[in-house]
Amino acid sequence: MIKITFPDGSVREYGKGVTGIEIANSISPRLAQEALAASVDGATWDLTRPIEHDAFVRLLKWEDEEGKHAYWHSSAHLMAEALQELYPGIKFGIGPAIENGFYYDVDPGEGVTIKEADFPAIEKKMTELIAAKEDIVRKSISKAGAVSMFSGRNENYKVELINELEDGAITTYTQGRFTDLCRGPHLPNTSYIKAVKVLSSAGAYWRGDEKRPQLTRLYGITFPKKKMLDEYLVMLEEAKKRDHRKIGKELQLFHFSQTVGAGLPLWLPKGTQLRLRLEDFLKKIQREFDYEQVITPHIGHKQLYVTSGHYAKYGKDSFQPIKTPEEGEEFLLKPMNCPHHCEIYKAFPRSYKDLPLRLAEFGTVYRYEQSGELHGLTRVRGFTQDDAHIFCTPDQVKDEFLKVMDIIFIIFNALNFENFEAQISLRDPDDKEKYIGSDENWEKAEQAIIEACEETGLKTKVELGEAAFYGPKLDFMVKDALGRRWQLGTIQVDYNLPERFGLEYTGADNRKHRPVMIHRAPFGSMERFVAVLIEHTAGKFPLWLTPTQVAVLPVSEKFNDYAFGVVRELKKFDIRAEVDDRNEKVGRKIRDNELKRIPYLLIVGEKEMENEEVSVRKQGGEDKGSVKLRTFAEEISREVEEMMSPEKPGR
RNA sequence: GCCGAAAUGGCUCAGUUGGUAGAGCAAUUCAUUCGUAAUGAAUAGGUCCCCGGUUCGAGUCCGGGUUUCGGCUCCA
Repeated sequence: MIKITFPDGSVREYGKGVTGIEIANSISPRLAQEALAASVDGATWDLTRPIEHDAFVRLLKWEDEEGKHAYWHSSAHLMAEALQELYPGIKFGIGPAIENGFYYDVDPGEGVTIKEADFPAIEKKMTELIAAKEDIVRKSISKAGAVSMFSGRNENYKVELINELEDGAITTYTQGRFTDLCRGPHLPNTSYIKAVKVLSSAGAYWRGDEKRPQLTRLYGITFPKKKMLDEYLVMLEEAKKRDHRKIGKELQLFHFSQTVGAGLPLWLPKGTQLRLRLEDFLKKIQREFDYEQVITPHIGHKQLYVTSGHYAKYGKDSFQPIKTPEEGEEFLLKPMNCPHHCEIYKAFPRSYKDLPLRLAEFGTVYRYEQSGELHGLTRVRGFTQDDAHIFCTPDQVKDEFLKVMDIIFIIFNALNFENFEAQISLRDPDDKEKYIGSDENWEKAEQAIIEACEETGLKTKVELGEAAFYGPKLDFMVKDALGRRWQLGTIQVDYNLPERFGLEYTGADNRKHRPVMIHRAPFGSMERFVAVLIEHTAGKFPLWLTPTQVAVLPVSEKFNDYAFGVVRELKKFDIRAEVDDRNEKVGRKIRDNELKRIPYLLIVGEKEMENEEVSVRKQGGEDKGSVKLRTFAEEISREVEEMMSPEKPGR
């Protein structure tokens, strides 16, 4: 007999070799029905895998990440099995569960493509295999056995994976005629899967290496209930309505012209108002934090970037140099502002008394992004960074770093960005060649970031190998409507550029010292920030009114009644829509059909309506309470004041 | 850059086996001045992304390019 301990602390005895599903059955039939996998001493196991000794066991259900993970992983196998039936000779790469669903990378063979039109057939086959209720069977296999099994089937991708595994730790899972190299865990059989959907296909390089063959990646999702799948698909549709590209078009915030060029956004009047509000917001905060605003040109001599090291690193993959017609001098469109700011630093001899020197600029930069990478406002070729460079003494680094974090927290608070993730990006310790600068400086910089994060209690994720080539960084990531992560705020410690530019200050000891540089951009770029802001706030109510008389009222279906009510009240104040009316009028009254059709509404109104209390009514006239039309400026002032007041720390 | 999909009036989309383009909304004009999820009538608006090719004839078929979308790779 063995002792099984449960999460509630209770202990039960079972025969040696008892399985998760047997344990579940012994507790309740309902649990047995809902259990998907078992957590055994912290590791996730198949429900059918025998437990041989005393263990702590937790039964995992759909609600548990690990349970869902096993479910989707098995679903990936199910899809693979279906593909094997439909495409004889198909070869498999890897097929993991992901945040929402799963994918499988496959090589269908020369000349064969799997297209969207083929998805229904795949789904149908998957459904058949579900109906067959095939057991999913785990088996340990020797490395030699695994190699011979998969090479016999010409599964070169699998063989490559096996060769990297240790003998003795290799398992396969078999269902029906399909056997996959897999660590598991998996569901007991295919019938657990109730609703399937193949979502999309895409090319994906084998092992993420663009020099290796490209496989077809099929994305799918499954659920234990049909209704859950339907809800998921509806949710996806809803999310698409919040897409900043859609809203940006509807609200006339920005525009892309094929003639101007891919990835080069045109900011329309309304979008510009929105952006300028955000810029003013940050400028105001920066004044409080003793930043100084500077302006630098959009191009710089090639030598500037040779000095900075950027030319050697990115020269080939950038917009190519512009030449002067007479002298043949080469200039680059600036891909970043730091070298210019370094030259500003160098303009005068600096004393330790001048530090920290904080130079800020809304600097527009141009980067040649791969054509397939462009994406709305979130990934463009010309964008404006809310950039600043802080030059300080090594002793001041941590304190300055903390102050920058304060600024980022103020912004995220003001705009209700709650679900951000913070990522510390460090150097890859195994590939130091990729980075420039001394080991000592890298370690100092990495330490400063880690300590600063610990001091603020910020929850961070550490990623090795994600650092910039010149230094480690702390990035703030926010998800868009469809759950894709975008980097917004960034803080980067740099010991390298000061070295390359020979930056100096005279210390209290009357000797020359090297300053440390901190790059920071709380928004990241105005383009990306506005994009994410739109997606983040769309559908919530109320959003804001600004002193420049711009109101963005999100009107999702869910809030339709509210917004409609508010807009009707606002009409009393002669709110006007369409500033760009051709008849020189500032605008005209909003008409009902405009309100009804567009899901979001940007209104330009009279200044008097600021701070006005308006009642929000449901359509039938039922009172839903009142909403104060807050001005954005007031909100900002309040935030800044609160942050600056001694009794209330900013974070 | 790579794999796949797409591109038709300002917007959202129809367009059947190749036979010289349609709708709804928006716009404009007139009437209406409250109509609380579409006030009425009329008008105007399109090199069917671009360049070639096949054909008597191409929005439709073929080739090349551009842009966009979903991913991959990349992201100073």
